[in-house]
Amino acid sequence: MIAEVIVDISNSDVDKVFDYIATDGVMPGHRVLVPFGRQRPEGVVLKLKERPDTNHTLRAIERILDPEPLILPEFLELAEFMRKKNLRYADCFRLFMPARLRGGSIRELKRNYLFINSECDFESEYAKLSVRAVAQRALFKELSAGALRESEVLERYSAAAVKALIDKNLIIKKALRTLRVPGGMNISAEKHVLTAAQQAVADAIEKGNGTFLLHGVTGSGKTEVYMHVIEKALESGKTAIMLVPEISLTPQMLGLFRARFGDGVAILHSGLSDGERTDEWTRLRTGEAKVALGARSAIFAPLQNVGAIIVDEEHDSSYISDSNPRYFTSDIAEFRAKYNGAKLIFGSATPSVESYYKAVKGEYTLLEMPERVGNAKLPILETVDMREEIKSGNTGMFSARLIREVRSALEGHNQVMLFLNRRGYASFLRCRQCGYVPKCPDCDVSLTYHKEDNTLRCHYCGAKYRSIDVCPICGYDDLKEGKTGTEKLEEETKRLFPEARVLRMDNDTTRKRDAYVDILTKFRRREADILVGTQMIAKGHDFKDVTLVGIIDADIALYYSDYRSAERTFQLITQVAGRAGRAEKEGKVVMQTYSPNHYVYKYAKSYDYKGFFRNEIRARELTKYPPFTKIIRMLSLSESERDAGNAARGMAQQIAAMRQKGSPILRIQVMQSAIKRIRAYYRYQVVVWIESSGEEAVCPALYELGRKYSTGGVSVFAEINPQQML
DNA sequence: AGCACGCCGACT
DNA sequence: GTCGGCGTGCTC
Repeated sequence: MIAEVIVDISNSDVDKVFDYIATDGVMPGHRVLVPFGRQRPEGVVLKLKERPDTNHTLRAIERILDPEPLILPEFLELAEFMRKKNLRYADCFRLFMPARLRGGSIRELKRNYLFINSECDFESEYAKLSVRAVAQRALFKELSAGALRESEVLERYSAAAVKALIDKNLIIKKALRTLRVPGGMNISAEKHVLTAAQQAVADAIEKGNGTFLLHGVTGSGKTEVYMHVIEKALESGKTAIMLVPEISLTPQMLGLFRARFGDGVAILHSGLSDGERTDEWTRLRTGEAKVALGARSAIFAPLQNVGAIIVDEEHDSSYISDSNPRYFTSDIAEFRAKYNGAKLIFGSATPSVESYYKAVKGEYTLLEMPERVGNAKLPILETVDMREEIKSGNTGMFSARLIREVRSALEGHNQVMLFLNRRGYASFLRCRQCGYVPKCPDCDVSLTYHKEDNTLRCHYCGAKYRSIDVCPICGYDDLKEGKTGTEKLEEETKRLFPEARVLRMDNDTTRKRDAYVDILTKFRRREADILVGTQMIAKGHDFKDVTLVGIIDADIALYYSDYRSAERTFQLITQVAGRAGRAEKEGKVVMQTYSPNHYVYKYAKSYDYKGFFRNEIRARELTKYPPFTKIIRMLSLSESERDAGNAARGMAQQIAAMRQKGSPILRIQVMQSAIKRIRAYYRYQVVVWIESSGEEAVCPALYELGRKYSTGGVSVFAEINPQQML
């Protein structure tokens, strides 16, 4: 017997089938060890056949790695499907199983933790510690609240203090694999009765078939519907997959599912340790767990007989992987739903234009939940024309209106969220005399000023430089600050509302693991009155005391001239607005904008998704953008500007040449990318518009072309419907 | 990914 | 005269 094997090497040169002599018992889906040149990598058996289709002298499979095949037949087919979408076999199989299962390449992440000795009584031991041992007392007390990483402790305490406590046997040092999984909050498992609206939707899903788009406003109780659908699937002996954006995997969500499905639910997300992930994966594969709950990658849950796949907040960008193996979760979900005959449900308060268009076209069944549960009202949205503010002499970032609203919210002992999608203090510095602007030496962007640590940082390559007080060119000491970021917003907020406690959440305050959860927990516990932040604060969290949301600069996404910018803005506003007035309290949203007449605001204000959609879809049709076309972007990178440009121009010519009559190719454009250089690599791109039905006919050739041009210092990356065109 | 083969600059 | 740079090509 001959076995077709895919070796676990991610390289386009070896991204193909290799034939081996099959040893006894080899089956498709088995992980095997094979001789390959002078290495012996792992591989996966695709299928068995009688004769090889090569003249090569064949070598034999060396060893079968698991008693039974770990890769289900569905996934062997899925790999073929994904390969057509420009993914390599090896990358597919890496997505299909936890890293730990692949041979010893993964180092175990062990870290030392300090624990309080559980055998000692904190109060009495604490009292015994010498009053002069200040550090020991403080550390001991801190550890009594919970274990900490040794490295973290050593940043603040001396090694001597740690050692003293260990010697006294009051604390213990232990190596742990990684952090524990958040167990999820204890939420009672009481069976919820669906509201009439929820029931109607649930019935429609049960009776219907295929793919559904559930359009339900924030707070309409979509989660209840999902759980109901999952229950139905389980009742009929099937399994289910529930996807949420990474950020929404909060302890509450976990708690909710644990309470409802107990051990039957397995969790898959990036916060798990390798061991934990492998365990959860195995529980799914063996059928011990029948519900997979997780972020993007959970779509690859090794479940059989899947009855329902749910993608919550389907418009969320986290469903499209941004790096290495690029895939669309919805593609995979559609494949798996079709393969299993499962019901596929996409849910959102602001569906992506592409999905809603499919629903309008009848490709998806459209289901709607236009009302919040329990008569809760949607917050009132108000726009403030910032041009008027400037005219009346207010050049600050807070409009008079917003200041009033914040005051009144604080006076009513309510909480406030202020949203600004820009990190740092100022987007750039500029010398008022000679006009010099500090730029990143490796990227074609200006550096962002961070006041906190007095640095200038590049938000594209991450480089950090000491900030400047005087212009290094002309020596003038007056530097103008560019657009305001969250750091300055925090500062301003504290200045304007000195009595309020302010927290900030953005990439910079959440660098440490768990910082993100810590900030939200503090805010939830009302340890702060105002939460300032970026995109991060917009998603999924319910704070019952938040009555006011301020959007400082609603236009940011509109500045990017990108066909999706209006859509993104609408989604963002709706989402941010959803944070206000979740419970009994009525909410209000103040949107500050410089372009109040943009149609996005008109529709967002009245929660008119349909109106927005009608407008947007017309624009897309006129301008020939998705969903009416598909856009393939071929990015050419090189340290040599000439090489990058030549490759792009060369590819464009080739594409033009293969465009014969009847070709789905509509338009070809070569240009320098919006950001000309990142990390010292020059960026040129070929953008190809094709008819939306033309993907299979055109894309493989384009991918191939990209590979051909990836040589001699040039790398080409082809991408379909890119999220951003930077 | 490794590893070998192969053709042009500064060294014992 | 050689050692060695890493560009190109191959692995069933």
